[in-house]
Amino acid sequence: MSARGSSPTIVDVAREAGVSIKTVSRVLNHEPGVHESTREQVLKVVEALRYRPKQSARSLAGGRSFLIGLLYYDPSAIFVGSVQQGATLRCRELGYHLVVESLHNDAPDLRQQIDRMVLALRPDGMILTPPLCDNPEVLAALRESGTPCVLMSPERDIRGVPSVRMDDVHAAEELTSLLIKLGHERIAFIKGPPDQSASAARYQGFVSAMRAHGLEPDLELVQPGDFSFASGRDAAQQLLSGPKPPTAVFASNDDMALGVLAAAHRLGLNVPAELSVVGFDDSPTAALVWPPLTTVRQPVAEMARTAVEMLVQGHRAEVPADDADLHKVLAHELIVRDSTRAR
Amino acid sequence: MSARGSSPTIVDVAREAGVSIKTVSRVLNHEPGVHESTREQVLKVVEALRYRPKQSARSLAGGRSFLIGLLYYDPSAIFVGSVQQGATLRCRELGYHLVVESLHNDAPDLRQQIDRMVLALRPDGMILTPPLCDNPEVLAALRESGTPCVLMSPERDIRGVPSVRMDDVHAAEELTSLLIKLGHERIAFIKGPPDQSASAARYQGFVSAMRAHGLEPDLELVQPGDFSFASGRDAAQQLLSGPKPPTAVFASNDDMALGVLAAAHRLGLNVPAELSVVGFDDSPTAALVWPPLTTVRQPVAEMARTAVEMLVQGHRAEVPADDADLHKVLAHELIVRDSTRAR
DNA sequence: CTGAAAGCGCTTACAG
DNA sequence: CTGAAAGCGCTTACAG
Repeated sequence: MSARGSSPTIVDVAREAGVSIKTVSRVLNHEPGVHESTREQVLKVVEALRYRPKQSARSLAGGRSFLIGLLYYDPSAIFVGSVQQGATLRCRELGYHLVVESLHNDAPDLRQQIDRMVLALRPDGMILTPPLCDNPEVLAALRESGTPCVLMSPERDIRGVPSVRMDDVHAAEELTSLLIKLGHERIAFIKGPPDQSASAARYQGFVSAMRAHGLEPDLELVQPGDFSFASGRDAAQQLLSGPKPPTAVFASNDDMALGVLAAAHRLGLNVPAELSVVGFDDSPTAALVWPPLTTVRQPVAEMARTAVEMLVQGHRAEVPADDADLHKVLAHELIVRDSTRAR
Repeated sequence: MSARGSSPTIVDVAREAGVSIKTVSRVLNHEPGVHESTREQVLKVVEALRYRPKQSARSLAGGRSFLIGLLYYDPSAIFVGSVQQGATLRCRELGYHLVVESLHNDAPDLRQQIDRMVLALRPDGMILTPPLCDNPEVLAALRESGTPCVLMSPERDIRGVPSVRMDDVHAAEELTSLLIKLGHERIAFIKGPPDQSASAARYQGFVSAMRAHGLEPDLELVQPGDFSFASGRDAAQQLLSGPKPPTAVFASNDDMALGVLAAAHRLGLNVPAELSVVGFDDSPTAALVWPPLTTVRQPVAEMARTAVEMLVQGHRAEVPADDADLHKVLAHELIVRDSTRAR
């Protein structure tokens, strides 16, 4: 009876419950205007038969696929785990499913790959993570196909295109204030790559917190970086072997902070006794190194949940949301571990 | 024309090409018995109209969903990135799509969650990663629904159920041989948790390589662990503060190896000058710590590709494959970095 | 080598 | 509050 291909259909349920298939459909889709006793009777049969409507049939007839797409390009795979955790959970609660596609941001046939997915599957919405959410080609392909999108942490918001993000400026301010409260004044900063807006935002937060505490950032202690381990290590090497080394280093992301740790180690500097280090992102590695990194956790899973909700609700919305509701900012979390200490 | 809902159907293609929809269907599905010129004509129109058959219609009519499911429970998210990279790529090449679901291995409603996915989506196959691929409840639910599965790195192979894995014993032998060739003889080993078969396999490889080189493992240098950072750190603390400390430590996975690094650091031991350390897995972190870890890379993406292939080909197979073909073993890769040195 | 018909399992509009 | 009919866009048998 549970063999492949012989599962019950809506007709079976209708017959068993003594109603029409339309009424079964109404109950399953939570449509109003069904007598309570009828609803209960139908639900009972649905349960007994373990009936589940088939996505392909619903999709073909109703024009909704109950599929949410997730497009990503994440070689380091730091982001994608949490994104999916949040997205699949929320999808499940809402009766949707998540289809993922790993793309190369600079693939020559990117357009066709997206078309293939969109035209074949007709997902009801698409979640885009960096750097794909900032790729004009990707955005154009999706817009032309009429697929609703939500951008996760895009470089900058686009008018009319929903997005969800955290507040990098504010988080950087908090991290900086933490160091200042620990007594640090000579705080070095290692920047991210200039083509990513998070880099500027984090730097801005650093500067503003310094000034709020009456400190002027020493430009000699501000080094460029590119979010890689190596760039963090090299910047720290430079910083720490200078004449007036900093007592704390703010690296714009965890990978660079790990580089700082490596450089300090090589120079025989004890962290956190002689040098405090903070990162940004709360990467899986951040908790595993010695000492564990003080950092900021992006609410990645929550952002993904929110993205799913926006997509599903957007479908139902009569009136398009105004631009303020379109761009959501979620709360981050300061993670204080052992790489920071009072001086 | 590319607005939502107005995309071309098979009828449009047939009309434009001057053939029946059945012929269009034949061309699209690579069925034999179509005149070459007819085929070309149809393909030309398909291209011109940017036509893509709708998954929901194909699925409803044909009984195949062109969907492959991926069930995983991976809190550390180390595995899932590579799995998806490999799986989505191969799916794309074969005209399939990947639907993922993040499950809790011990969720009370695990059965219902799986049923929901299977009955709604009817995936043509399912990929299971550890620890779900070893969960009897999961396996039973899938078997009853008649969904073909491939297990990735299961504890042990199950007769008749396809699987794909690497050779842990052999990899551990290679790692051990590497240390021995570097001149190490007092090699410590930190085991994994006894309930995971990889633990036993890696230990077995260690012992067999030692003996192959005429060395008998010193049981005082064999410590229990549970694959966590903390257990590796504690085991190393024990090992390294003993009267006759080892000159090398083989940790059964990278997380524990990172723990060893932390312990060594704390004790003021220089790695690799005074102590060589090897891990297992080539986790993202392994390359980012100082010194970068010598380890073994599991061919995760390749295993995922293979799993997709087995699922898709299984569908086509006339005769069920014999048990040898059902259980594939893929080649691993030794990654030699800076945490190992000749003594 | 090609096509006309039936049907997959639902939802949509339309009635009552 | 409930139902009979049509149709979504394909593939499967079945013919010729």
